[in-house]
Amino acid sequence: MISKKTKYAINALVYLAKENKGTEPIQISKIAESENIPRKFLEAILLILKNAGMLSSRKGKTGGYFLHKSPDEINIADVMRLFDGPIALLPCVTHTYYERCEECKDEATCGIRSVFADVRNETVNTLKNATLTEIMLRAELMKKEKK
Amino acid sequence: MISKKTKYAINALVYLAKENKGTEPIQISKIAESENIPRKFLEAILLILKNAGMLSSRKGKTGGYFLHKSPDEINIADVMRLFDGPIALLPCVTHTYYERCEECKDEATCGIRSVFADVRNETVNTLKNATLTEIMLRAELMKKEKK
DNA sequence: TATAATTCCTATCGAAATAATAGGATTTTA
DNA sequence: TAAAATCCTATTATTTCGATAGGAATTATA
Repeated sequence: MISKKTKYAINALVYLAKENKGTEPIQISKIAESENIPRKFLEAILLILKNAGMLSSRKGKTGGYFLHKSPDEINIADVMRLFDGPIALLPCVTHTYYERCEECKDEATCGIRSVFADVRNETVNTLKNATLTEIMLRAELMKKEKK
Repeated sequence: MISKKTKYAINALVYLAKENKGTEPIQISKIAESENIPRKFLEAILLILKNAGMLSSRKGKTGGYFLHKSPDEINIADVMRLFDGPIALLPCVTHTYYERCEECKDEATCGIRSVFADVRNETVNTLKNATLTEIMLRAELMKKEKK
């Protein structure tokens, strides 16, 4: 399971991608209210997204947040890694957070590792393609189907 | 990341599938030593695998554990669910452990949910096919390649 | 029948992670 | 200068994880 931080972060990002037509920043409180996220918790989350270069902010009165990158450059894989660390299910199959399994005898011929490497590749692939644009597109399609 | 319980469980199962040629049970201590798993911790794990119907045991002197099912009927998906719960990354896309996301507005048209449903399907598919037989086969193939 | 060796079972513990809040410093507009 | 926003650090409560302790029950065998 992904953490609530990651889930809230994705929801906030999608919200900003949808609402932020002009360049006027949107306040934390507004996002929190609309997306049902605890105000103070969201504050911390947005700050992390900003420091990671996904969001920008304006301080002071009339301040708020807005996307720093284009919506098709922000994807779920990067957001997950930012808050939850590695996407892989075993430490020995992550690329950026690699760590050997202490109990393992021979990594190069481990059948278990081989399976989890496949899972990792599939998952990262799907999540890399899941940009904010893609997420909004999927939602649109489902709304049309519904009618 | 999967828990150490799941990782140890898979290792123990593969070990039993490989070593248990006759019907003589294998003792906890032997498995623990061979697979570098803390003895007492493994004890608890094997008990759970037994109660789930994957292992059988003989008590008392000359007692120990052995596979209850055939190695191609035991897969990683089931082991993971047993120890770590749902495989899905969002509560709203699991089949057996379904739970609504509190903060969600409309599940039926949620683009985020749609992405994580894809991930779930891919992962479950791969892990269901990852039986003990499959894992041993992969290891064999890699050993041959190495030469 | 006693003993040794094993699984079975419950309780407990410390450390880490998670979800969230508190409180104030800083910045900016008006 | 006041109001309203982000920025930043610390703290807390709860849950989960990894592991151990200690003994009860069971069984082969000397």
